[in-house]
Amino acid sequence: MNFQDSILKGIQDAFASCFQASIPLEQLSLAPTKKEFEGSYTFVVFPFLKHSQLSPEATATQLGNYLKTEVGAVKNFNVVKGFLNLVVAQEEWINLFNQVYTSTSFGQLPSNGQKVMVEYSSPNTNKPLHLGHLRNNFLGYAVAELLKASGYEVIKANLVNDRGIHICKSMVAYQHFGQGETPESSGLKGDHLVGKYYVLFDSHYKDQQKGLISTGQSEDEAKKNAPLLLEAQEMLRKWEDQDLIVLTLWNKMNGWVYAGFNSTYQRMGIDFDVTYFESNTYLLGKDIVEEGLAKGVFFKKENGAVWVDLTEEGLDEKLVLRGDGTSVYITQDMGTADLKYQDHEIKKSVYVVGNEQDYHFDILFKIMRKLGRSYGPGLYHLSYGMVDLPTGKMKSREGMVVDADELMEEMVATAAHHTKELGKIEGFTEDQATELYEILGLGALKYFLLKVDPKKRMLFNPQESIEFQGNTGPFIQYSHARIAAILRKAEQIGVDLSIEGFAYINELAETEATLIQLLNDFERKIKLAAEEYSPAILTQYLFDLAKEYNRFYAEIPIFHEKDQHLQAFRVALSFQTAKTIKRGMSLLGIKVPERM
RNA sequence: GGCCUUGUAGUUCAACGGAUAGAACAAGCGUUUCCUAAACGCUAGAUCUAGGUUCGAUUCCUAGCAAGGCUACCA
Repeated sequence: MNFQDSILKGIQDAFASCFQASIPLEQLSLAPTKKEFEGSYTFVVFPFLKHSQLSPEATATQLGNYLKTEVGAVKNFNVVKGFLNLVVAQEEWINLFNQVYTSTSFGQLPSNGQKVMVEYSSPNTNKPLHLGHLRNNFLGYAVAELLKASGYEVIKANLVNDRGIHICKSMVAYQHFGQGETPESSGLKGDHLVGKYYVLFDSHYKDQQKGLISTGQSEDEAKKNAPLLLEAQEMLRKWEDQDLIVLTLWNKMNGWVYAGFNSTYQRMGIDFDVTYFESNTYLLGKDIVEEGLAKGVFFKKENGAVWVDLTEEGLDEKLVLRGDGTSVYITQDMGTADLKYQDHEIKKSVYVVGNEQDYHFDILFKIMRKLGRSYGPGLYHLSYGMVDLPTGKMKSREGMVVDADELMEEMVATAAHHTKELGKIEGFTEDQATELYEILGLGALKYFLLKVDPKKRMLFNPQESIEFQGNTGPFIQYSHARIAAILRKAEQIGVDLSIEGFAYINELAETEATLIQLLNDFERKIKLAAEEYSPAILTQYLFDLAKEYNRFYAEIPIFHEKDQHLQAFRVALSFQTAKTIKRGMSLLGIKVPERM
């Protein structure tokens, strides 16, 4: 129990002693004191005035007096209106630091014995990954790591959308215009090669539409009757009939795409424990339709189509199986939900999918809950906003995207440029420099995409390149590198970092106390970020921590400090900060360098 | 039309219903004889509108305005 808890307990006792009121502990909470006021923690008394029957000031003063005499950690207090600001005794800060510093499990909460699956990435195999996917992938990875750190057993899953009309479009275009082109012959990455034909399909398809419209067809008719589209539809039918020629082409082109995806994933630094393919799962779910009919959750219309009525839940009626007995999107999603559970007995299932599918998942989850699935309450759609360009929404079909591979390449090149300009690569080998650029470029990119609340849509302006200063990945990486330099020197001159000496310290600067307060907050932030599925909470925290450390770095001497204990303490404080930054950044999938 | 999401400094983002709404970038000024100036300090600048609930509203409720999304027997 640290002193924050003992202060809360003290407040509870104070209410009992001063006002004969018993207040549950969970109703009491402390906030960090604002910078302008003296103190470290603030208790807001307004909500409790009914217990004291006194003015806010008088209530706060009585509580403060009680705490000052009865609770050792509270050294002093002041009252501003209804705000009770508490000044914490110095030795308490040292004690708290020692606790954090000596903890062996810092940054990893104890296991809660629950399994959760995080499904993310889930690409289409007809086109390369773009900026939107980057947000998805980084978000999914970070959330999975956060859940792990907060005590879950996590299974990362990728559901690859490898079949359907969109893949057939690329295939048809390839048959017409490909002339046997391969990744090897063209020098293109496999996913880019296939994506090229997807774009090609669309432009020829549009030309055909124009041609038909000029012969007098309406726009809708032209869309339906264009020969290329008919061909793609025919190809999908053949695929479903296991036509050998179609399957061979499909396998060949998908193979190219997977090779391309794998290298992209590797560079992104993300991974999966399991991969599901829609070509294996798209027929699932029909038995659930039967089950739903038997349970009265679904109903049949005259033509045999099966529907679910969600009007009581505030939604519409929704089709779950076509009249001809074939599946729709949600049919296979129901099946896949069960499959995930059968494979892994998960308690929770997180879907990292863009917010344009909010309605779809709302329906899916309501259905699975109505069907009484044990994992029903644990279904969660991590809905994130699209990444928009200044020109509007990205459209892969028209080739209007920020390509993931290109963007990563650009970020690394920019990092290299900055680093050289600052003259920071003295003593680096070629390989070390290359590795550093990679760490910095990707760090900047990941941080940029993760620092925004997931559910908000964000704007990406390619002209205004991602920053390396201020609230950025490199800023935090830089703070780490600075500390690493201090630690190297401390080791060189043999600073004793054991905690015994810290007890002799009798002056603590404000920035040092604030740092301890922040370091102590780390695990609470991990827990919060995991509960909210929001890596942005962690980026915000890490920025605050790095910021505070840099203030400390500028204000407080370390190796000029003559008091050995104090010097050792400051090195230890730096060490703990570096450790926290490194661990926190790794939860976001971001590496930190020892030098930069 | 119906439903969902989002509106905060010039820009990008913060703020369990709490104090004088915080940062960063951009602008202006200053700081390199301990450890890395990709840093630190200082100055200026914002809650879409109108009501309501509350001791207290950026936050909750209602209406409006604006942006985006969904509303296929497509996936």
